[in-house]
Amino acid sequence: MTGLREKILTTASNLFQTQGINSTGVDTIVAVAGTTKMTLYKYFGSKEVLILEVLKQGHQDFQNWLNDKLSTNTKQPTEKLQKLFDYIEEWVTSPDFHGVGFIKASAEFPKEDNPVHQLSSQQSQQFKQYIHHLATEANIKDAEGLALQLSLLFEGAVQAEQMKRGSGAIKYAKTAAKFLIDGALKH
Amino acid sequence: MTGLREKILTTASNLFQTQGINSTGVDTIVAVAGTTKMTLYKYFGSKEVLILEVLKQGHQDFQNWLNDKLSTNTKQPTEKLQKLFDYIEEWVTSPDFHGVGFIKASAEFPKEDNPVHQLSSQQSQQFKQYIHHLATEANIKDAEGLALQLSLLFEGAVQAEQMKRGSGAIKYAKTAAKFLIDGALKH
DNA sequence: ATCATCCTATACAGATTAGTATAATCGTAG
DNA sequence: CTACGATTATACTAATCTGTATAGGATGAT
Repeated sequence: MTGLREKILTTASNLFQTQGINSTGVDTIVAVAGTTKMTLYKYFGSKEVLILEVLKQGHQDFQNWLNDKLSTNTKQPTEKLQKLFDYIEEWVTSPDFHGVGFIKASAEFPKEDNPVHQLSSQQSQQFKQYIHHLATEANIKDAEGLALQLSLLFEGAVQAEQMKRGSGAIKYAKTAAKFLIDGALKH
Repeated sequence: MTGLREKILTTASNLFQTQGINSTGVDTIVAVAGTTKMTLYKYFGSKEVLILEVLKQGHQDFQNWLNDKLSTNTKQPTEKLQKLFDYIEEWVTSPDFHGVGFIKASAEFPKEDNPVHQLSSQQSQQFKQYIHHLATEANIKDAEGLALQLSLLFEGAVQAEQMKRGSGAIKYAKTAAKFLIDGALKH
């Protein structure tokens, strides 16, 4: 028993990433996961609930992984900030990287009153605040500005990497990030 | 007579931007445009053709507008590069800004063999090469690297601006871009 | 063995979608 | 006036999708 609920979650996550969310039917998910619709709707009351759960899981996985890396491998606040994009690169280029959910989700659900859009927007802001937190601890003057700039680079790079895998976008985003961070540290 | 074909094109462009491409039915488009499906299918053989045509139109409009601004208001190559994001900000914050098509399209059509994905990927690369061209004329050493970084900032900022209108993402992308450009000019 | 629980298998309802067929209507040129 | 091209109006097909209903297995505990 590997847990049917989790199996459905990871299968849906992979399919959403590779085929798109709206283009992935429930029938396809259960077929690939090796189960039936009845069990899917038992664990997740609707497709929308499943989408939200996939987003939550993916975001939590990333946040946990990143936070773990930063808290165990670095000590000083400025070092955390400087190594942030090293770990992001490690995450994005890892073979089991399955994309950043909230970027794709916000594009597929653009209406602001949509729950999926709201969650992805919230997750995007949460990640930005995480960088903001790192920047303030590193005594950056305009911490909010730097956080926004770095999150722009992050989202742009992930977008580019999704559009063409192995494009090396992350590498250049990393050098740009270091440059921006070093510049902000001097003030 | 305002031209039915154009009316359908702009209507579809707006709806795709605000509601998403896959979530916008052909019936909705013709209802808003004030025509019928028969005329739509007369001008555009299929919904996919319409999507492609909307993408082409939007990309061409942007490229023409930007190129015009740069060629009339600036003369020196380095000045063009430095004012690039000023004009991008002007474009993005203009009231009739209807998004950057290829960013949303590539998210909604992730399969690489899909014609819509291929066109949007091609347009993204075309924009990057345009910046590359500006950078080489300004005698930037690593012109390709800078072009990639600036396009990352551009796509990230547009993405953020789409996610939350008036977020000011463009403003911070602009300062980051100027910083990166100035840094690259010193070598 | 029996019973309950979890899962499967399959069929179906109801809604939505892209695309087509057909007939009616309008404006305009000759 | 007539004839023609363009557009409308409407109904339809065929496919697809979410969600449900119903019946049948499998397994494990008591």
